Amino acid sequence: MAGRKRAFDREIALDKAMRVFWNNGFAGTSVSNLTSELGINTPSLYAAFGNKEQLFKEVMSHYSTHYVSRHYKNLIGESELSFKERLEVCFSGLIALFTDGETPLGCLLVKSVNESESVAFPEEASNYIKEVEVQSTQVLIDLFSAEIAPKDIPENTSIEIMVNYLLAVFYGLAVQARSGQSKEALNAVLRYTLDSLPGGE
Amino acid sequence: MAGRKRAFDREIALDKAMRVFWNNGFAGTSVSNLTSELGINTPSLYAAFGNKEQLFKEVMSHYSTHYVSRHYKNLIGESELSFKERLEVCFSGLIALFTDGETPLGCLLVKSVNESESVAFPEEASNYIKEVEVQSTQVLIDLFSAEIAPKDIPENTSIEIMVNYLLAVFYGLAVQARSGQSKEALNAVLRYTLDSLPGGE
DNA sequence: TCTATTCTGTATCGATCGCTACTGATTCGA
DNA sequence: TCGAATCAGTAGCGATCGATACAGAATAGA
Repeated sequence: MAGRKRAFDREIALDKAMRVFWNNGFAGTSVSNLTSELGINTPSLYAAFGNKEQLFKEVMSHYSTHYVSRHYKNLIGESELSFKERLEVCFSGLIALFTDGETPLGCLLVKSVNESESVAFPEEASNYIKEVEVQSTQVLIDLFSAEIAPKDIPENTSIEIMVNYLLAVFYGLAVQARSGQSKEALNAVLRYTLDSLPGGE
Repeated sequence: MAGRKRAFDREIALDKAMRVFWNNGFAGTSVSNLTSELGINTPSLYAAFGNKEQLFKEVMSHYSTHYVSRHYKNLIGESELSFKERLEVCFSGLIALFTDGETPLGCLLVKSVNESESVAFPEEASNYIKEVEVQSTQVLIDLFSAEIAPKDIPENTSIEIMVNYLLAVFYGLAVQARSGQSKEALNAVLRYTLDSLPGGE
Protein backbone atom coordinates (compact mmCIF):
# COMPACT_ATOMS: atom_id res chain seq x y z
CA MET A 1 0.00 0.00 0.00
CA ALA A 2 1.74 3.14 -1.17
CA GLY A 3 0.98 6.63 0.06
CA ARG A 4 1.72 8.99 2.90
CA LYS A 5 1.16 7.66 6.41
CA ARG A 6 -1.66 8.99 8.54
CA ALA A 7 -0.22 11.45 11.04
CA PHE A 8 -2.71 10.60 13.84
CA ASP A 9 -3.89 7.40 15.55
CA ARG A 10 -7.34 6.60 14.26
CA GLU A 11 -8.37 4.78 17.44
CA ILE A 12 -7.28 7.64 19.68
CA ALA A 13 -9.10 10.12 17.45
CA LEU A 14 -12.23 7.98 17.63
CA ASP A 15 -12.06 7.97 21.42
CA LYS A 16 -11.63 11.75 21.48
CA ALA A 17 -14.59 12.13 19.13
CA MET A 18 -16.64 9.95 21.49
CA ARG A 19 -15.97 12.34 24.35
CA VAL A 20 -17.07 15.34 22.29
CA PHE A 21 -20.35 13.66 21.31
CA TRP A 22 -20.78 12.35 24.86
CA ASN A 23 -20.56 15.92 26.16
CA ASN A 24 -22.60 17.75 23.55
CA GLY A 25 -24.82 15.22 21.83
CA PHE A 26 -25.09 14.72 18.09
CA ALA A 27 -26.88 17.96 17.23
CA GLY A 28 -24.79 19.96 19.69
CA THR A 29 -21.50 18.82 18.16
CA SER A 30 -20.15 20.55 15.07
CA VAL A 31 -17.48 19.22 12.77
CA SER A 32 -15.23 22.11 13.77
CA ASN A 33 -15.74 21.13 17.45
CA LEU A 34 -14.44 17.73 16.45
CA THR A 35 -11.48 18.81 14.35
CA SER A 36 -10.24 21.28 16.96
CA GLU A 37 -10.56 18.68 19.73
CA LEU A 38 -8.96 15.93 17.66
CA GLY A 39 -6.22 18.23 16.43
CA ILE A 40 -6.72 17.31 12.79
CA ASN A 41 -8.03 19.10 9.71
CA THR A 42 -11.46 18.66 8.19
CA PRO A 43 -10.36 16.64 5.13
CA SER A 44 -8.44 14.23 7.37
CA LEU A 45 -11.54 13.66 9.47
CA TYR A 46 -13.70 13.04 6.41
CA ALA A 47 -11.08 10.74 4.88
CA ALA A 48 -10.83 8.69 8.07
CA PHE A 49 -14.48 8.56 9.17
CA GLY A 50 -16.71 9.34 6.17
CA ASN A 51 -18.96 12.05 7.52
CA LYS A 52 -20.47 13.24 10.78
CA GLU A 53 -23.24 10.61 10.80
CA GLN A 54 -20.89 7.70 10.11
CA LEU A 55 -18.43 8.95 12.71
CA PHE A 56 -21.22 9.17 15.27
CA LYS A 57 -22.37 5.65 14.54
CA GLU A 58 -18.81 4.40 14.92
CA VAL A 59 -18.50 6.37 18.15
CA MET A 60 -21.57 4.61 19.56
CA SER A 61 -20.15 1.24 18.65
CA HIS A 62 -16.79 2.20 20.18
CA TYR A 63 -18.58 3.28 23.36
CA SER A 64 -20.55 0.05 23.59
CA THR A 65 -17.59 -2.17 22.89
CA HIS A 66 -14.88 -0.46 24.93
CA TYR A 67 -16.80 1.08 27.81
CA VAL A 68 -20.14 -0.64 28.44
CA SER A 69 -20.03 -4.29 27.40
CA ARG A 70 -17.06 -4.95 29.69
CA HIS A 71 -19.45 -4.48 32.62
CA TYR A 72 -22.31 -6.44 31.11
CA LYS A 73 -19.99 -9.42 30.69
CA ASN A 74 -20.39 -9.99 34.45
CA LEU A 75 -23.99 -10.99 33.83
CA ILE A 76 -23.28 -13.61 31.17
CA GLY A 77 -22.27 -17.25 31.60
CA GLU A 78 -21.10 -19.04 34.70
CA SER A 79 -19.82 -17.15 37.71
CA GLU A 80 -18.69 -17.72 41.25
CA LEU A 81 -20.65 -14.68 42.35
CA SER A 82 -24.21 -14.72 43.57
CA PHE A 83 -27.10 -13.26 41.58
CA LYS A 84 -27.09 -9.91 43.35
CA GLU A 85 -23.32 -9.75 43.54
CA ARG A 86 -23.18 -10.02 39.77
CA LEU A 87 -25.70 -7.22 39.36
CA GLU A 88 -23.81 -5.16 41.93
CA VAL A 89 -20.49 -5.56 40.12
CA CYS A 90 -22.00 -4.72 36.74
CA PHE A 91 -24.00 -1.66 37.73
CA SER A 92 -21.58 -0.19 40.24
CA GLY A 93 -18.96 -0.43 37.50
CA LEU A 94 -21.22 1.51 35.17
CA ILE A 95 -21.96 4.08 37.89
CA ALA A 96 -18.21 4.57 38.26
CA LEU A 97 -17.99 5.11 34.50
CA PHE A 98 -20.84 7.64 34.54
CA THR A 99 -19.44 9.67 37.42
CA ASP A 100 -15.73 9.21 36.77
CA GLY A 101 -14.19 12.52 35.77
CA GLU A 102 -12.05 10.75 33.21
CA THR A 103 -14.98 10.69 30.77
CA PRO A 104 -18.03 12.99 30.43
CA LEU A 105 -20.84 12.56 32.94
CA GLY A 106 -23.73 10.18 32.37
CA CYS A 107 -24.23 7.58 29.65
CA LEU A 108 -23.80 8.29 25.95
CA LEU A 109 -26.45 5.72 25.05
CA VAL A 110 -29.06 7.10 27.45
CA LYS A 111 -28.27 10.60 26.26
CA SER A 112 -28.71 9.47 22.67
CA VAL A 113 -32.04 7.77 23.41
CA ASN A 114 -33.34 11.17 24.42
CA GLU A 115 -31.95 12.73 21.28
CA SER A 116 -33.22 10.08 18.89
CA GLU A 117 -36.43 10.73 16.98
CA SER A 118 -35.29 14.33 16.59
CA VAL A 119 -35.50 15.76 13.09
CA ALA A 120 -31.75 15.80 12.44
CA PHE A 121 -30.78 12.63 14.32
CA PRO A 122 -29.42 9.88 12.03
CA GLU A 123 -31.78 6.93 11.72
CA GLU A 124 -28.96 4.40 11.67
CA ALA A 125 -27.89 5.56 15.10
CA SER A 126 -31.47 5.16 16.36
CA ASN A 127 -31.50 1.60 15.06
CA TYR A 128 -28.20 0.84 16.74
CA ILE A 129 -29.49 2.14 20.07
CA LYS A 130 -32.59 -0.04 19.77
CA GLU A 131 -30.35 -3.02 19.07
CA VAL A 132 -28.23 -2.47 22.18
CA GLU A 133 -31.42 -1.99 24.20
CA VAL A 134 -32.84 -5.30 23.01
CA GLN A 135 -29.57 -7.11 23.71
CA SER A 136 -29.12 -5.81 27.24
CA THR A 137 -32.77 -6.58 27.99
CA GLN A 138 -32.22 -10.13 26.80
CA VAL A 139 -29.10 -10.55 28.94
CA LEU A 140 -31.07 -9.53 32.00
CA ILE A 141 -34.04 -11.72 31.11
CA ASP A 142 -31.72 -14.72 30.78
CA LEU A 143 -30.07 -13.94 34.10
CA PHE A 144 -33.34 -13.35 35.95
CA SER A 145 -34.89 -16.48 34.46
CA ALA A 146 -31.95 -18.56 35.64
CA GLU A 147 -31.55 -17.02 39.06
CA ILE A 148 -35.02 -16.17 40.32
CA ALA A 149 -37.24 -19.01 41.44
CA PRO A 150 -40.82 -18.74 40.15
CA LYS A 151 -42.08 -18.72 43.73
CA ASP A 152 -40.07 -15.54 44.37
CA ILE A 153 -41.76 -13.61 41.58
CA PRO A 154 -44.39 -11.37 43.19
CA GLU A 155 -48.00 -11.71 42.18
CA ASN A 156 -49.20 -9.62 39.24
CA THR A 157 -45.68 -9.30 37.91
CA SER A 158 -43.25 -11.13 35.61
CA ILE A 159 -39.60 -11.47 34.71
CA GLU A 160 -40.09 -8.93 31.93
CA ILE A 161 -41.52 -6.36 34.30
CA MET A 162 -38.71 -6.86 36.78
CA VAL A 163 -36.12 -6.46 34.04
CA ASN A 164 -37.82 -3.33 32.76
CA TYR A 165 -37.81 -2.08 36.32
CA LEU A 166 -34.10 -2.66 36.78
CA LEU A 167 -33.34 -0.99 33.46
CA ALA A 168 -35.50 1.96 34.46
CA VAL A 169 -33.49 2.40 37.65
CA PHE A 170 -30.31 2.11 35.61
CA TYR A 171 -31.40 4.72 33.06
CA GLY A 172 -32.41 6.96 35.94
CA LEU A 173 -28.99 6.59 37.53
CA ALA A 174 -27.42 7.67 34.24
CA VAL A 175 -29.62 10.78 34.18
CA GLN A 176 -28.79 11.58 37.80
CA ALA A 177 -25.10 11.11 37.06
CA ARG A 178 -25.45 13.61 34.23
CA SER A 179 -27.06 16.11 36.58
CA GLY A 180 -24.06 15.90 38.88
CA GLN A 181 -25.04 13.44 41.62
CA SER A 182 -22.12 11.79 43.41
CA LYS A 183 -21.00 8.22 42.86
CA GLU A 184 -21.78 7.50 46.51
CA ALA A 185 -25.38 8.71 46.23
CA LEU A 186 -25.96 6.63 43.13
CA ASN A 187 -24.40 3.53 44.67
CA ALA A 188 -26.70 3.95 47.66
CA VAL A 189 -29.69 3.94 45.28
CA LEU A 190 -28.28 0.87 43.56
CA ARG A 191 -27.89 -0.98 46.86
CA TYR A 192 -31.43 -0.10 47.87
CA THR A 193 -32.69 -1.33 44.50
CA LEU A 194 -30.85 -4.64 44.65
CA ASP A 195 -31.95 -5.22 48.25
CA SER A 196 -35.57 -4.90 47.18
CA LEU A 197 -35.15 -7.55 44.50
CA PRO A 198 -36.23 -11.10 45.34
CA GLY A 199 -33.83 -14.04 45.35
CA GLY A 200 -30.30 -14.34 46.64
CA GLU A 201 -29.62 -13.65 50.31
CA MET B 1 -51.94 51.38 23.96
CA ALA B 2 -51.93 52.16 20.26
CA GLY B 3 -50.61 49.86 17.56
CA ARG B 4 -51.53 46.92 15.42
CA LYS B 5 -52.83 43.83 17.17
CA ARG B 6 -50.78 40.64 17.28
CA ALA B 7 -52.14 38.23 14.70
CA PHE B 8 -51.35 35.09 16.73
CA ASP B 9 -52.07 33.88 20.25
CA ARG B 10 -48.86 34.15 22.25
CA GLU B 11 -49.85 31.33 24.60
CA ILE B 12 -50.69 28.96 21.77
CA ALA B 13 -47.44 29.83 20.03
CA LEU B 14 -45.55 29.13 23.25
CA ASP B 15 -47.18 25.74 23.54
CA LYS B 16 -46.31 24.92 19.93
CA ALA B 17 -42.72 26.00 20.54
CA MET B 18 -42.63 23.70 23.56
CA ARG B 19 -43.54 20.74 21.38
CA VAL B 20 -40.79 21.55 18.88
CA PHE B 21 -38.14 21.75 21.63
CA TRP B 22 -39.61 18.67 23.30
CA ASN B 23 -39.13 16.71 20.10
CA ASN B 24 -35.75 18.00 18.99
CA GLY B 25 -34.01 19.45 22.02
CA PHE B 26 -32.45 22.90 22.25
CA ALA B 27 -29.52 22.32 19.92
CA GLY B 28 -31.62 20.29 17.49
CA THR B 29 -34.21 23.03 17.09
CA SER B 30 -33.57 25.91 14.68
CA VAL B 31 -35.39 29.22 14.62
CA SER B 32 -36.72 28.33 11.19
CA ASN B 33 -38.07 25.05 12.63
CA LEU B 34 -39.94 27.18 15.13
CA THR B 35 -41.29 29.81 12.76
CA SER B 36 -42.54 27.25 10.25
CA GLU B 37 -44.22 25.23 13.01
CA LEU B 38 -45.70 28.30 14.69
CA GLY B 39 -46.78 29.80 11.38
CA ILE B 40 -45.25 33.17 12.09
CA ASN B 41 -42.31 35.13 10.71
CA THR B 42 -38.92 35.48 12.32
CA PRO B 43 -39.30 39.11 13.45
CA SER B 44 -42.64 38.28 15.10
CA LEU B 45 -41.03 35.47 17.04
CA TYR B 46 -38.19 37.70 18.20
CA ALA B 47 -40.59 40.53 19.12
CA ALA B 48 -42.75 38.17 21.17
CA PHE B 49 -40.11 35.99 22.85
CA GLY B 50 -36.75 37.80 22.75
CA ASN B 51 -34.47 35.19 21.28
CA LYS B 52 -34.05 31.43 21.09
CA GLU B 53 -32.55 31.14 24.58
CA GLN B 54 -35.25 33.21 26.26
CA LEU B 55 -37.96 31.35 24.38
CA PHE B 56 -36.51 28.04 25.52
CA LYS B 57 -36.41 29.16 29.11
CA GLU B 58 -40.03 30.30 28.88
CA VAL B 59 -40.91 26.97 27.26
CA MET B 60 -39.41 25.09 30.20
CA SER B 61 -41.40 27.18 32.63
CA HIS B 62 -44.56 26.66 30.57
CA TYR B 63 -43.92 22.92 30.58
CA SER B 64 -43.39 22.82 34.33
CA THR B 65 -46.39 24.95 35.13
CA HIS B 66 -48.96 23.59 32.68
CA TYR B 67 -47.92 19.96 32.30
CA VAL B 68 -45.90 18.69 35.26
CA SER B 69 -46.79 20.54 38.44
CA ARG B 70 -50.45 19.58 38.10
CA HIS B 71 -49.42 16.02 38.88
CA TYR B 72 -47.02 16.92 41.66
CA LYS B 73 -49.83 18.77 43.43
CA ASN B 74 -51.17 15.36 44.45
CA LEU B 75 -48.17 14.97 46.73
CA ILE B 76 -48.58 18.25 48.59
CA GLY B 77 -50.80 19.06 51.56
CA GLU B 78 -53.64 17.04 53.01
CA SER B 79 -55.29 14.28 51.07
CA GLU B 80 -57.88 11.54 51.48
CA LEU B 81 -55.61 9.17 49.57
CA SER B 82 -53.06 6.89 51.14
CA PHE B 83 -49.32 7.41 50.77
CA LYS B 84 -48.92 5.01 47.89
CA GLU B 85 -52.16 6.05 46.26
CA ARG B 86 -50.90 9.59 46.09
CA LEU B 87 -47.64 8.47 44.49
CA GLU B 88 -49.60 6.26 42.11
CA VAL B 89 -51.86 9.10 40.97
CA CYS B 90 -48.94 11.47 40.50
CA PHE B 91 -46.61 9.20 38.60
CA SER B 92 -49.18 7.35 36.52
CA GLY B 93 -50.43 10.77 35.43
CA LEU B 94 -46.92 11.68 34.36
CA ILE B 95 -46.51 8.35 32.56
CA ALA B 96 -49.70 9.13 30.66
CA LEU B 97 -48.23 12.52 29.73
CA PHE B 98 -44.97 10.94 28.55
CA THR B 99 -46.64 8.28 26.41
CA ASP B 100 -49.70 10.19 25.29
CA GLY B 101 -49.52 10.83 21.55
CA GLU B 102 -50.92 14.31 22.09
CA THR B 103 -47.47 15.58 23.10
CA PRO B 104 -43.97 14.35 22.17
CA LEU B 105 -42.70 11.22 23.91
CA GLY B 106 -40.78 11.38 27.17
CA CYS B 107 -40.15 14.29 29.48
CA LEU B 108 -38.82 17.65 28.33
CA LEU B 109 -37.04 18.20 31.63
CA VAL B 110 -35.30 14.81 31.64
CA LYS B 111 -34.33 15.34 28.02
CA SER B 112 -32.93 18.74 28.89
CA VAL B 113 -30.93 17.37 31.82
CA ASN B 114 -29.08 15.21 29.33
CA GLU B 115 -28.50 18.18 27.06
CA SER B 116 -27.35 20.56 29.78
CA GLU B 117 -23.62 21.09 30.29
CA SER B 118 -23.25 20.97 26.51
CA VAL B 119 -21.22 23.75 24.95
CA ALA B 120 -24.16 25.58 23.37
CA PHE B 121 -26.79 24.94 26.04
CA PRO B 122 -27.97 28.13 27.80
CA GLU B 123 -26.80 28.33 31.40
CA GLU B 124 -30.04 29.92 32.60
CA ALA B 125 -31.92 26.86 31.43
CA SER B 126 -29.50 24.62 33.33
CA ASN B 127 -30.12 26.63 36.46
CA TYR B 128 -33.88 26.38 36.02
CA ILE B 129 -33.65 22.60 35.64
CA LYS B 130 -31.61 22.36 38.82
CA GLU B 131 -34.24 24.45 40.61
CA VAL B 132 -37.09 22.19 39.55
CA GLU B 133 -35.01 19.18 40.55
CA VAL B 134 -34.42 20.58 44.04
CA GLN B 135 -38.09 21.46 44.45
CA SER B 136 -39.45 18.07 43.42
CA THR B 137 -36.88 16.36 45.63
CA GLN B 138 -38.05 18.47 48.55
CA VAL B 139 -41.70 17.65 47.89
CA LEU B 140 -40.89 13.96 48.03
CA ILE B 141 -38.71 14.33 51.12
CA ASP B 142 -41.56 16.09 52.91
CA LEU B 143 -44.03 13.42 51.87
CA PHE B 144 -41.78 10.51 52.79
CA SER B 145 -40.90 12.10 56.13
CA ALA B 146 -44.56 12.51 56.96
CA GLU B 147 -45.77 9.13 55.73
CA ILE B 148 -43.01 6.63 56.44
CA ALA B 149 -42.48 5.57 60.02
CA PRO B 150 -38.81 5.49 61.07
CA LYS B 151 -39.16 1.80 61.90
CA ASP B 152 -40.08 1.13 58.24
CA ILE B 153 -36.89 2.64 56.89
CA PRO B 154 -34.55 -0.24 56.06
CA GLU B 155 -31.17 -0.42 57.72
CA ASN B 156 -28.27 1.37 56.01
CA THR B 157 -30.65 3.68 54.17
CA SER B 158 -32.43 7.00 54.66
CA ILE B 159 -35.31 9.14 53.44
CA GLU B 160 -32.94 10.91 51.05
CA ILE B 161 -31.80 7.65 49.49
CA MET B 162 -35.36 6.44 49.08
CA VAL B 163 -36.37 9.69 47.42
CA ASN B 164 -33.36 9.56 45.11
CA TYR B 165 -34.36 6.02 44.31
CA LEU B 166 -37.92 6.96 43.42
CA LEU B 167 -36.70 9.85 41.28
CA ALA B 168 -34.26 7.51 39.53
CA VAL B 169 -37.11 5.17 38.64
CA PHE B 170 -39.12 8.14 37.44
CA TYR B 171 -36.31 9.49 35.25
CA GLY B 172 -35.83 5.99 33.89
CA LEU B 173 -39.52 5.75 33.02
CA ALA B 174 -39.20 9.02 31.11
CA VAL B 175 -36.27 7.62 29.13
CA GLN B 176 -38.14 4.39 28.41
CA ALA B 177 -41.17 6.40 27.31
CA ARG B 178 -38.92 8.27 24.90
CA SER B 179 -37.66 5.01 23.47
CA GLY B 180 -41.21 3.94 22.69
CA GLN B 181 -42.27 1.70 25.58
CA SER B 182 -46.02 1.44 26.11
CA LYS B 183 -47.94 3.14 28.86
CA GLU B 184 -48.96 -0.28 30.18
CA ALA B 185 -45.36 -1.51 30.47
CA LEU B 186 -44.33 1.64 32.31
CA ASN B 187 -47.29 1.48 34.67
CA ALA B 188 -46.37 -2.10 35.49
CA VAL B 189 -42.89 -0.93 36.45
CA LEU B 190 -44.41 1.85 38.53
CA ARG B 191 -46.68 -0.59 40.37
CA TYR B 192 -43.74 -2.89 41.06
CA THR B 193 -41.75 0.07 42.38
CA LEU B 194 -44.47 1.31 44.69
CA ASP B 195 -45.14 -2.19 45.99
CA SER B 196 -41.51 -2.48 47.03
CA LEU B 197 -41.68 0.76 49.03
CA PRO B 198 -42.29 0.47 52.78
CA GLY B 199 -45.31 1.97 54.51
CA GLY B 200 -48.95 2.02 53.53
CA GLU B 201 -50.78 -1.31 53.06
C1' DT C 1 15.17 7.10 -8.56
C1' DC C 2 10.83 7.52 -10.23
C1' DT C 3 5.89 7.21 -10.04
C1' DA C 4 1.51 6.10 -8.28
C1' DT C 5 -0.76 6.64 -4.11
C1' DT C 6 -2.34 8.58 0.18
C1' DC C 7 -1.99 11.77 3.28
C1' DT C 8 -1.95 17.16 5.11
C1' DG C 9 -3.24 21.93 4.92
C1' DT C 10 -5.37 25.96 2.75
C1' DA C 11 -9.06 27.87 0.96
C1' DT C 12 -13.64 27.72 -0.11
C1' DC C 13 -18.18 25.85 -1.55
C1' DG C 14 -23.54 26.44 -1.10
C1' DA C 15 -26.74 26.15 2.69
C1' DT C 16 -28.27 27.28 6.92
C1' DC C 17 -27.48 29.38 11.40
C1' DG C 18 -29.43 33.16 14.76
C1' DC C 19 -30.83 37.60 14.19
C1' DT C 20 -32.28 42.41 12.46
C1' DA C 21 -33.05 46.70 9.33
C1' DC C 22 -36.59 48.27 6.85
C1' DT C 23 -41.12 48.96 4.60
C1' DG C 24 -45.83 48.75 4.72
C1' DA C 25 -50.18 47.39 7.00
C1' DT C 26 -53.10 47.90 10.98
C1' DT C 27 -54.94 49.79 15.23
C1' DC C 28 -55.29 52.75 19.07
C1' DG C 29 -55.84 57.48 21.29
C1' DA C 30 -56.37 62.36 20.44
C1' DT D 1 -59.34 61.89 10.80
C1' DC D 2 -54.92 61.68 11.56
C1' DG D 3 -50.62 60.66 13.80
C1' DA D 4 -48.08 57.71 17.07
C1' DA D 5 -47.43 53.06 18.01
C1' DT D 6 -47.10 48.18 17.16
C1' DC D 7 -47.41 44.64 14.32
C1' DA D 8 -46.39 41.50 9.70
C1' DG D 9 -43.49 40.44 5.89
C1' DT D 10 -39.51 40.83 2.82
C1' DA D 11 -34.98 40.79 2.38
C1' DG D 12 -30.58 40.24 3.95
C1' DC D 13 -26.84 40.67 7.62
C1' DG D 14 -22.26 38.23 9.31
C1' DA D 15 -21.16 33.75 11.08
C1' DT D 16 -21.09 29.07 11.03
C1' DC D 17 -22.87 24.73 9.23
C1' DG D 18 -21.33 20.14 6.87
C1' DA D 19 -18.51 19.02 3.23
C1' DT D 20 -14.98 19.31 -0.72
C1' DA D 21 -11.43 20.90 -4.56
C1' DC D 22 -6.97 21.46 -4.99
C1' DA D 23 -1.98 21.70 -4.31
C1' DG D 24 1.95 20.16 -1.99
C1' DA D 25 4.31 16.79 1.19
C1' DA D 26 5.34 12.08 2.33
C1' DT D 27 5.55 7.14 1.49
C1' DA D 28 5.34 2.61 -0.76
C1' DG D 29 6.52 -0.45 -4.67
C1' DA D 30 8.82 -0.78 -9.34
